[in-house]
Amino acid sequence: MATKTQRRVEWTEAATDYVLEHGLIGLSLRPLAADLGTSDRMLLYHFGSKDELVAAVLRDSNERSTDYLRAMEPSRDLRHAVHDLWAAMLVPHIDRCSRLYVEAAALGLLAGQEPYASVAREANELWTAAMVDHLVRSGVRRPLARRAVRIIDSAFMGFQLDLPLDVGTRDRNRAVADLAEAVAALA
Amino acid sequence: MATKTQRRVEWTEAATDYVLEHGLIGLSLRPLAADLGTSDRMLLYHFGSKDELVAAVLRDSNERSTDYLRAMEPSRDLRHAVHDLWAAMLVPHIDRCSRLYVEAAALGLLAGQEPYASVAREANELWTAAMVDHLVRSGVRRPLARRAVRIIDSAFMGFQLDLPLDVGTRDRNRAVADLAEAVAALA
DNA sequence: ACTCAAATGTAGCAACTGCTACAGTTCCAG
DNA sequence: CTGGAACTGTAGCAGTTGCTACATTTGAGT
Repeated sequence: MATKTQRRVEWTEAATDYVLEHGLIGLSLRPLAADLGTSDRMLLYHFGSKDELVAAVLRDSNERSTDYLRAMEPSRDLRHAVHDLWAAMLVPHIDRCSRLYVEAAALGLLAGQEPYASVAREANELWTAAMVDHLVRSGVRRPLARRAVRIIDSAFMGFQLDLPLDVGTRDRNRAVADLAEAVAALA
Repeated sequence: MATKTQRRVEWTEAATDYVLEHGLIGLSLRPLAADLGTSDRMLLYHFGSKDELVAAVLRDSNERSTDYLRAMEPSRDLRHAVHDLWAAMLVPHIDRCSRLYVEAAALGLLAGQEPYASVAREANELWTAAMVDHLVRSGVRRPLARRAVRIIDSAFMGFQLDLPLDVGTRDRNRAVADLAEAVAALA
């Protein structure tokens, strides 16, 4: 059931939209199927299992966010890149992708559940690679870019988790600016 | 059922141990009760609902980790504090507490489920306050400490999520050192 | 010894989960 | 026209979930 039929591709995209909106943790096949205008029976027929469906959704979501990064204009320098990358994390539709990654990481990496763990590993590599490439395109040398991304990406995860904590926007912007300054100091 | 009976206190501690080991996301009353040598019926009798039990567990876990921070010796300076705080995050028993926080944040802040959201807010305030105090005790001026903690705590969340990703220990130590250097540059 | 409330055990409900057996239906190749 | 594979609808299974009704035991205060 690993074949990529037409229907499977359509349903993967639609399911990704649904999961980005409703979250991964409480995901259930029947409500999802209803939203897609089909039945849980058909989802399982075309995807084989819930796990395969989830894996397809996570890959699709990750692809969307990395595609966005790769389409970005280069930034002026490392410091500006931090601001630009954080702005990307707040773009509607894209912000949901990184939130979904955090959910998958919590399920897979902390709780050790498959297929979340494997897909989260894969997603993390592609995502950080895309960030590194953006820094390189922005004139940062690759070894430094790699070190910077470790910190930037980690801090962004934390910012993402804190976002609904309604820390004021001013404080958050201050934190992003501090992060940019701090990372720039690595050079 | 908000009273703190003796049994409730004992079970809260034991339940915290259990949750720290088995995770929050798939938590179910019956296995937990079996582990405590009782029944789901009794847990609900003494706690009122699963949500109240979870809230008690999260508060207990958070108390353990902040207690640890408050008992730490002051660090030499901001740079050393970053290393010392990260070392605290890796201490057995304490590392589980921050992992549990990430799970609660994923459930509450991203998925918007109560009581996780409220308790995560509360936990985050107490935890960051404890970190700020440690920096102040280490000779950092409070306004700078607050700014630094925003970045340190966020980056730690990301490190924590990436831990099971088996990035080499060398790379992780490098990232912590970079973070320390970067944050020190804020001064 | 008696009372009454707190505590506990037993059994089960209603809802939900992923998944599957079975019975078709559709549709193209021969 | 026909055989067979791909597809779909119906119904249901076996398991789990939080929670509760009801009956019973326990134990301290009078």
